[in-house]
Amino acid sequence: MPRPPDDDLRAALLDRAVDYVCKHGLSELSLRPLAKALRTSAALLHYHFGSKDDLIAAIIEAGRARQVAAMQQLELQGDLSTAEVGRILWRAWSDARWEPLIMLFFEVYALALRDRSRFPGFLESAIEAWLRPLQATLPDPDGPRARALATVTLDGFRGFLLDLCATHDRVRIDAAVELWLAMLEHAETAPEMTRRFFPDAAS
Amino acid sequence: MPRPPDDDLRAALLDRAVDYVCKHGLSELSLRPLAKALRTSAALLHYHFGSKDDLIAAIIEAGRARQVAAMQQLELQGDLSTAEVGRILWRAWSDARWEPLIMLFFEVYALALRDRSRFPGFLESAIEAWLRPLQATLPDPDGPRARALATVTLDGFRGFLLDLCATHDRVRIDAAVELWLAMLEHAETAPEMTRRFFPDAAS
DNA sequence: CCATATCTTGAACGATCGTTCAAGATATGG
DNA sequence: CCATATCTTGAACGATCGTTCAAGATATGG
Repeated sequence: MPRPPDDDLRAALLDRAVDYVCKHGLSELSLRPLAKALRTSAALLHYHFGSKDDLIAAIIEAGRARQVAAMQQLELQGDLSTAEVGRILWRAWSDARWEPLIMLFFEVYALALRDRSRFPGFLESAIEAWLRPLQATLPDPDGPRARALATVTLDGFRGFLLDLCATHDRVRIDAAVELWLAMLEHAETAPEMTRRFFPDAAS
Repeated sequence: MPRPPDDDLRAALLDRAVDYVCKHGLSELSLRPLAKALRTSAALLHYHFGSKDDLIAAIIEAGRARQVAAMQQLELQGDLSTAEVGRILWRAWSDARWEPLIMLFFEVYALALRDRSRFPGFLESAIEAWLRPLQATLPDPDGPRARALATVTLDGFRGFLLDLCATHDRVRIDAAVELWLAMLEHAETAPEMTRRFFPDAAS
């Protein structure tokens, strides 16, 4: 006989909260301005999400889910070289519409470096969850050579994104990415270079 | 006849404030706990530094000065390849004692992405002030090829540092850096690869 | 020693913070 | 329509924030 629960209310609220935090940042987030932007009250946020920390955890998880969803849109199957994977990733994530989410990622990353317990598992996942799929596209995915190539790909990628967010100098950074991809391409097709460092790695 | 000003008081206070912020972070900085750690009062911080924003600006500038001082200790003169420069930089900055300052850098970087006016010129300087010296070590320093190589060096470098701060997986990242340096080495000694992208660049 | 500018303190200011709570609005099964 | 669980609100809580201010401690030139 009671009013039935409406789960869409919380989901819709969370979705708009993610947009707000992508736009305004996390470190200076305050519940009252957030609630006002969402045309609701701070008390309602507590009702639906619990404490502020719980809300932040939900927002970050939702942001991560958006990233995963966007990744699944990409077609990364088949025999792709590291350079080809890198090019696809760069084309996708350097798009301006992802910039707010990328900024949120870096902001949480920096905050998590200070206090890991505030964002349990975030840093570990931020590295390992990307490293593993990158390794999977390489020959001998569990070898040290694949792990090193994946690390170069991921970390270079992150560095370029940091640069792009700060300068928006797309011409310079695109040129650097292309050069970097050519370097990756050569490292893969000239295994004697990588074998210099990983004599044990199967080719 | 009055008591003479003692500039060392402010300088000593600032130096310890930088240590405190390196350790505890900037985004949750509060004047009272900071003052307590410095065995003084919040009012004294206002007396010496003005507003909290002015204090933060002074702390960040002092942190930047530490980086510059550390860079000047490095011997980066002479004919060094990009890979050699990269190796020297990595050996120096991946040292654990710089980690707090590196974390502060990334924290300010992320905060500045949200609100550039809070840290005027920080992002521009964070890129350009490093890009220019890197270009200077290359042939045809003002050409697009040098700029692309410098960008690959700087951005890769930042990505590796982000990774290292999060995982402390020195074995994996050191291996990746070595592979990456070999790639840079090859890109420099095989200019036909870079010339593919920069046909106008003088060699 | 004394005048005086510098340094330092503790208390207090209003503002904003996350959170709680009582009260009411809302919507549906019976 | 009615009972009732869900949803929402506005006010209020104590805590903490940056900042101000009056008062006193400190140290040196004269």
